[in-house]
Amino acid sequence: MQELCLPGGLESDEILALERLITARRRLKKGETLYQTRDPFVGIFALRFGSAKTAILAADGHEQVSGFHMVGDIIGLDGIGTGNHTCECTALEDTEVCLLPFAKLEELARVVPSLQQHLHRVMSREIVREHGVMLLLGSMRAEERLAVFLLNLSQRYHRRGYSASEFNLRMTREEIGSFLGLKLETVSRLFSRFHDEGLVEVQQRSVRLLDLDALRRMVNRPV
Amino acid sequence: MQELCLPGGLESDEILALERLITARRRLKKGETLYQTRDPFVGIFALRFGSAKTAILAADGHEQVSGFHMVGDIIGLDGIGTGNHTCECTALEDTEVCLLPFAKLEELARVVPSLQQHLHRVMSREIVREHGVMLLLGSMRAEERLAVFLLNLSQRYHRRGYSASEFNLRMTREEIGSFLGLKLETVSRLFSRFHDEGLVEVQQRSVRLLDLDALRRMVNRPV
DNA sequence: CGCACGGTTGACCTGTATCAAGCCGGGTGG
DNA sequence: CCACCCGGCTTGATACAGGTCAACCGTGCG
Repeated sequence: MQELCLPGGLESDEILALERLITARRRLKKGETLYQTRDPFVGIFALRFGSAKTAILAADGHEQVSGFHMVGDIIGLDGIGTGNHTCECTALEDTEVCLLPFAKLEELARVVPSLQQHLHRVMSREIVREHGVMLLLGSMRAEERLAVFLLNLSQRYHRRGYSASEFNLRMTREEIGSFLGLKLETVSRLFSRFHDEGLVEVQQRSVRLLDLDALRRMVNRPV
Repeated sequence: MQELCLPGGLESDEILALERLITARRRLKKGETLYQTRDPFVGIFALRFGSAKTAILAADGHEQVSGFHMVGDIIGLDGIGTGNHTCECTALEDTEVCLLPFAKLEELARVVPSLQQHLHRVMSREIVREHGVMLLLGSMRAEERLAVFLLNLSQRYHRRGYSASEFNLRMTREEIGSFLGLKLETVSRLFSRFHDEGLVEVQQRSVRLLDLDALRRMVNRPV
């Protein structure tokens, strides 16, 4: 958590100051929303355990998943700009977050340069993450998208100390599809095809990646 | 410029302090790059005049345009997270930018809360902008994408005091296509179709939006 | 135990890509 | 100053990836 969450190169007393900021912890049951579009922005959230998705609401009412979040992730940066959230965040399972009131965080960041830097890095990394999604949505074929998705999950689980090749999906095929700009049927078919090709074993939500290199090659396909 | 660029609600002496930060102005000829992927990050840029595109380099070498930028826009936020730029920025015409060294900017932000806030808002807005692009790429059809693109340009020109309905494109069909996740032929066909439908007049790079409302309706299509 | 939701699979359709040919206009060199 | 050339654009014919519609299955929750 300390690695992934806001702190990073902070002195222990600085971490303490940061922890004192945490005014509220909030537990969410599966399906509950942490915030919705247009909710007033009060602060950013650090995900303590569980997982969540964020989704953008289109003008026509349908929603597009913009990200999946797991422990250590920072959520809610979208609200800073306007003072209102521009997307919604929903728990994918029982989840706990803690609230970091943003005004206080800014105050602390003014006195603790390393915290200031860390905050900026977190925001910048979110921008870069989204660049990656744009690349995925803008120029990859369906199979590449799913490969990227699986490799990304693998990496993130691995960094958190879990297996890089075996994990349980917390989201439905439809949510995966929404995130990847595909329909759930396409996602399902791709899972089946990857299975036939010996790349993965999939049993509903449980996934086992049998050939990470093949998945990687699929993504780096030379033109 | 003062409206759009970093300052905003700053006292005049604070703006002065900010201007003192500007260590370098840089002029770019059409086609020159401001920075490239993996270039070390030194600071963010404010675009003084002209226009630019940013593009992400895919593993296979091809590039995807991630944004078009015009006067007042802040460029280069992607480099903060890792200390290196993760995309490249290229001038679309003769362009001038000024460099705001990031370390100094952070320093100043620690003493000038309004500047700190402004910086955070700028970064957050970039995140929100990218959400919009994700929605576009992930769930809109080609005609909707082009409509969004035109409406967005219209709005941005308008805010800068130019006509909302008449402007010159600074980018090629191919660059538009890359940004919208379409091929240049599709973009070209759509322009022709919009023309036939009386929505726009297009003469190469010069665009006239004849029916903004129709374009808006196209985007808000009810399901 | 049963029902409802999530997932799979098949048949068919369509929007966009691909390939290909030709056009237009602006900049360059003779 | 004109002609040529080349990059950018348009348009047509055809291909195909992924969407749509529909039927069925399986499994885990109430």
